[in-house]
Order: sequence, then C-alpha cells, then structure tokens
Amino acid sequence: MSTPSALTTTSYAILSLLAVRPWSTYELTRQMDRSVGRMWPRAQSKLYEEPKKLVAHGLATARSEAVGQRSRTVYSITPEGRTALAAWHREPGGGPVLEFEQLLKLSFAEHGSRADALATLAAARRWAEERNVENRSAAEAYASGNGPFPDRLPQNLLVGRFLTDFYRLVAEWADWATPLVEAWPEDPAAAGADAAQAAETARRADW
Amino acid sequence: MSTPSALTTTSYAILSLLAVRPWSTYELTRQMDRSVGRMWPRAQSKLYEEPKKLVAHGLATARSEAVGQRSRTVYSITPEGRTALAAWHREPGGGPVLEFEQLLKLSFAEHGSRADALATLAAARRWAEERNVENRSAAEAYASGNGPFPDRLPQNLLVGRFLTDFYRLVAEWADWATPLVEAWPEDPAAAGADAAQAAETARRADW
DNA sequence: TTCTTCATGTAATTAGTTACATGATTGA
DNA sequence: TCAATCATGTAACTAATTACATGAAGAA
Repeated sequence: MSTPSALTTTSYAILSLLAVRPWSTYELTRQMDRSVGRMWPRAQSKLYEEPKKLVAHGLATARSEAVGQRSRTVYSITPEGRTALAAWHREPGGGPVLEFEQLLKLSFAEHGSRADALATLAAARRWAEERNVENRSAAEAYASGNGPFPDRLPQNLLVGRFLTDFYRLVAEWADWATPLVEAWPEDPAAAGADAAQAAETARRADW
Repeated sequence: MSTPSALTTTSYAILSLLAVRPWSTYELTRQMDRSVGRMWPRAQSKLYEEPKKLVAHGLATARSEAVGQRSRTVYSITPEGRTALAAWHREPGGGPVLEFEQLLKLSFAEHGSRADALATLAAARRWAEERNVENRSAAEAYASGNGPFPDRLPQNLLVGRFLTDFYRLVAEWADWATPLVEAWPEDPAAAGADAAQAAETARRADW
C-alpha cells in the first residue's frame, strides 16, 4: 500500500466541512452546490473520492450506515484532521482565479456578430440574476437570524458580502456594456472607440 | 491516425489570438500572461500543445523558422479557423467561474487563529494591488491612445472595465472585512455576529 | 404500479499542471 | 567569458470531469 497522494485545496475544503459536523457523501455534494462550491467549485464525483484520501491520511474516519438495502458512508473528522486544518490556515492561500468564457468571447467580439456579443452580455446578466436569487435568500435569512449554523455567521458574512458584491458587479458591468455594444456597427470589427469610457475606466483603476 | 480530440475553450482562446495575427508559441505564452490569461488562465505547456490540435483540425497552419541553430514554430489561422471562430461566437458561453482559496479559508476561519484570518485578508489586498498596477498602466495607455492593437480598443474596453472593477472589488472587500476581523476575539470560533453588517449585505443583494 | 426524483457510487477519459531540459542572447 | 535571463519545447503525472449505473422513496 503506497503513501496516499498529497492533500489539495479540495481536500481541505471537504475537511473543513467535516470539522463543522459529520456528513454523508451526498450531503457533502449538497453543501458544495450551495455554499463551498461558490468559491471552490468541483464536480460531484470528486466529493466521493476526496474523503477516502482524508481517511487514508488519518484525518477523517468513515462509518457505513444502512439505508434500506444499500449503504451510505458518513465521514467524521479526527483530532489529526483538526491539527491539519489549523496548519493549513497558517499558510498563505491563493488569490482569486477567474475563468470567464463570456468575457473571453467579448474580448474577441470582432470574430462574431454584434448580435452574438449582445446575446453574450444578456447571458452574463441572467447568470448574475440567477445567482443573486439564492444569494439574496441566504443573506436575508442570516440577517433575520434564521440561517443555518448561526454561530458561523461572522465567517459567512465575509463570504456573503464578497459574493453579493461580485454578482452585483457582473450585472452592473453588463448593464454598462450593453448600450456601448448596441452602438457598434453590425460588424464589431469596424466599431470605434469610446474615448470617454476609456478615460473613465482608467480613472477607476486609480486607487 | 485517429481523429483529434474535440476543441475546448482553451483551443478557441488561442485560435482567437491567431485571428489577430500570427504568433510564435512563446509569443502566445506572453499574451496569456498579459491579456487572455486574466479571464482564461492556463499553464504555459498547454500553449505548446493546443496549437498542434488546431493544426490537426485544419484551423491553423504551422511554419518553422530558424533562430540560430534551433527552430521555433509560428502559427497562423486558416479560413476554416475563422469559420470555426464565428460558430463559436454563436454559442452561449459560460458565466464567470471563481476559485478563491483565501475566501475559502476565511469561510472556515474558526479552525485557524484570528491572526491567520488577518494575514489572509492582507494577502488578498496585496493581490488586488499587484494586479491593479499592470491593469492601471494598460488602462492609461489605452485612454491616451497608446495601447497595442488600437482597432481592438472597443473590445478591450469591455474587458478592461470588468477587470478594473473586479480588482477594486477585492481591495474594497478586504478593507471592509479587516476591521471586522480585528474586532474578533483571539479565537474566531467565539466571534459574535455583526447584525448591522449582515443587514447591509442583505440590502446590497436587493436589486 | 409505474414514473420520477432523490440518493449513492464507480469507471473511463482528459485537460491541465509541474518538472525538466537546453539553446540563444545580452550585459557585466 | 561567465552568469543570468530569454526563448523553446517535451515528458510524466494527476486532479478533475463526463458518463454511466442503480437502489430507495414518494407521488400520481
């Protein structure tokens, strides 16, 4: 039996959840969908693999429960797991990494039509609206004291504010960009520059 | 010889660059560092692989140039490549995907110390500052009409505004969060909720 | 009783990263 | 002429995704 592969940020994300309380794998996938996935998105199947690694490292234990005929696995953190988490928090941690395909397309809008660019902007706007719907419910629940894990409110506030402002940023950016693109000619390759907006953007970068 | 694997967003990112002008692979890596990498970050080595795939698909051609004793490869887009790009622009495109390890850590700050959390916030602040330095230069160059590819200014304006506002968001968020965390007790697990800030966050999600 | 959705997991594939290697160029 | 940096590329590895499979529970 070889040594298990090194822990990744994804491992620590799951270990962090286990430090709150024990979860079954399926419950972990739900949490990823809702909370952790907003800042560390991963596919479901990962969440069935990573806990096994945690167990191999001695940072978690697995318990099998019966649900009808089939079984499910519930994971719990160990004291060694808590030690590992504390060590992780002492390390720097990476800044935001953004992947934004729609922005990539707009960046090369001259190879598509103006209508394509407008559709892309509309999709980005919708994305922000959809994300904000659940986000708003969560924020309101917390504000009225009805959120889950009320003792974790101070931490959730930090996350909630960032995401709230991020969704807002996307929506406001799309609203700002749409009239600009509407003013383009049919062929974006022939679009002219908006000097005022370029100057304004430079001004906003000056802080 | 089997059919080459399907094109990914990364393929189209590179194809988009080739549509602007031919580039050597190394030049492509520079562009990724500077421009495209801000919204579609990929490792250098990818940029040596993907163009080969484009050639296999007939979307680009490779030409070998001599540089002293060694050779370098310069890639150009084909008419089929331009057609493929146009088709790509007609498809929806994904919304922003954010990976933010520092935020993940703060989200579970109760498993570290208050000092850890403050260090993480400071690192996020620095990250935003560093990104903004180059970003500001680019914005100012464009605003004064000295940017590269001046005919692409309208597109670059859309990207530039988003990134400018994003870096600003990170910095302002860190500035907002720091005094909150400073007010925590030594052990973040014992921190109390700031009801006013929770209410304000809910308000900001209301649009 | 059948259909749908919830719940649980595995297998195959791949996109992407890290690490390595080395020639060319330039400036001290 | 040596060191450092720029430039060019390959190989090995793995984290992550997509696709698949199937049992349980509840609704119609």
